[in-house]
Order: sequence, then C-alpha cells, then structure tokens
Amino acid sequence: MTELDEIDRKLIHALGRDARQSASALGKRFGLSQPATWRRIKRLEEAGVIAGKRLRLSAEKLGFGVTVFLGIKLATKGRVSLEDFERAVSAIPEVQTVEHVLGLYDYRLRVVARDLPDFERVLRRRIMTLPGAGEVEANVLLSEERMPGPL
Amino acid sequence: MTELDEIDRKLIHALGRDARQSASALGKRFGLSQPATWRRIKRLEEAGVIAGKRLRLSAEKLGFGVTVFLGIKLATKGRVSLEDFERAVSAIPEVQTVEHVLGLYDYRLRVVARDLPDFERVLRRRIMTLPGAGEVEANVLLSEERMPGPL
DNA sequence: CTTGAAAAGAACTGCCT
DNA sequence: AGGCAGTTCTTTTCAAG
Repeated sequence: MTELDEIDRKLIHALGRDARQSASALGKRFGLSQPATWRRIKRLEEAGVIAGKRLRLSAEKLGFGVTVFLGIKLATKGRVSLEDFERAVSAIPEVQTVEHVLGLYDYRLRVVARDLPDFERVLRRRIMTLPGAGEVEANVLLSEERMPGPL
Repeated sequence: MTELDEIDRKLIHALGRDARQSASALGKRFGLSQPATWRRIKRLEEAGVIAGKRLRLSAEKLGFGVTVFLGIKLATKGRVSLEDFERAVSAIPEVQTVEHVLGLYDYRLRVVARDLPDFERVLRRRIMTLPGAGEVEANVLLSEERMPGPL
C-alpha cells in the first residue's frame, strides 16, 4: 500500500476517467505546475499504483455482439488440474478474462462471440471440452457500467 | 461494425497491451511510416473502435486487498425496480462495475474492500439493503488474468 | 501509400526556493 | 515538497511524390 494525499487521489480519479489528459491540463485544474503534476504521476507509476495504460475497445464495433460470463465448477480440483485448466483456457481466443475465485464456482470467464450461434460453437467445442470442467453456468451481458469509485 | 485489415488488428493488439507506445515506434514494428500509423489510429478512434484510454490501477497498492464478485437476483423485477436498483447501487463507492445480465442472476457486481471485515460492512450495510435485492451469491477473487484476445 | 518538414504541445531535466 | 526555464520527444498538420 502507498501513502496518497488529496491531490494524488484527484489525479488518479481524473486519469481513471480519461488517461489522455496532459500533466499541464491536470495541473491547472488542481493548482499545480506542469512539472509538479508530472512528478506526482511519475511517482505513482514507479510505486506501482498506476500499473499502465490500456485501450478501451468497443466490442460491438469490432463485431462482437455477445458477451457472456461463465461460472465454472471443476470436477477434479488437484493442483495439476488447476494448471491444466488454466493453460487450456488461456488458449481460447474468445476468452477475455480468467478469474480464479473462491465460492460457488472455481473460475469465472468473460467470453466474447460474434453472435449467439457463434457463442454456442465456442461453448460446445471449446468450453465444454476443457480438462476438468464440471458445472458451467452462463450469464449473458445486457449492459455494463464502470463506476468512478476508489480505483 | 468496422472493417479492419491485418495492420489495424496488430495496432489494436499492440496498443491493448500498452497504450503508451508512440505512432512512430508502432510504425517501425509493422512497416509503416509515422504519419500512416497515426492516421490509422486516428481513424480507429473516430470509428469508435478505440473508445479511449484508461489507467490500469493496482487495487492492492491502493489498499484494497479484497475483490468480490456478487451475483444478485432481484426479488421484484419491474421496470421501476431495475432503475431503483441501478441508482442505489451506483451510489456505493466500493462497487466498481455493475453488469445487467440475463441468466441465473439479474446483476453482477464487482466490489472492492480493504479487507474481509471491511467487505462484511459493505455487504451488510450497503448491498443487503439495496431496494429489490433478493438472493446474493459471492465469489472472492484469488487471481485474475486478462488475455490478449480479439479485443 | 510514402518521405520530409514544420509547428504545437507534452514529456522530461536541472536548478532554485 | 513546489516553481521556473529550458531541452527533447511526440503529436499533429501540411506539402509533394
């Protein structure tokens, strides 16, 4: 954990909304000079608080109209089977995120597909054949909103 | 949907990993000049394929050691109750994302907390009191990996 | 599409309070 | 810590092939 003051939090919050803002523009808004603002951002990057910058991509514009969340319960949970499962699931291009979780399910996957027939193909030929996959539960994404919360 | 050639996909893929790369550096890697590369990126932004740039923040470094996924089933599902629920859930700072989904649950939330006692506080005082919230299922995040997939 | 150039702005550095 | 001044790099636009 890192010590942050008010200005650091404001900077993180502002950059979280749009990472393309310049240090000088942010400095004006928060009453700092350009180098001072830049040094703060640099310090946050070096401390690992800011781990990088990523693109926000539109799944629809890329032709992926369907996003499905899968909850997966493994049939056999040895150490080997976890690694086997993770290696196999990492090879599926339609899988965007793999989350190892504790609870009703063992893994949660975010999967994209062009449409529902395409998703059925992914599900039958890729997901259902994963080594160790037991119960699979699906939720189709209708809409999503990210909040300007603490992170 | 937008028409993309091989180079567009390579650019999106490369920028998806690290959005801080310059147009000239990307151009060298893919055999394009700096202005040509820049025009392609600009075109992708104007087409909405690239929707923006966001910070990747470290939850741990910010003092949030616990991430929990909640699946929520509404008790009463009228149009009014959906909007009530969404408005109320949007006011909880610990909620990072709200996903309206189709399936076993109605909403999926990504929630962060400093630790498990802090999460219990959020769950009891914030989540359980949400208007219309019925069944709540929780999965604690152990580890997460984002893939270099199609998006 | 390319190269080359020029102007604007953002990122970075050193020095000083 | 912060500000100021200056340098370097990227971005952005333009002309011409």
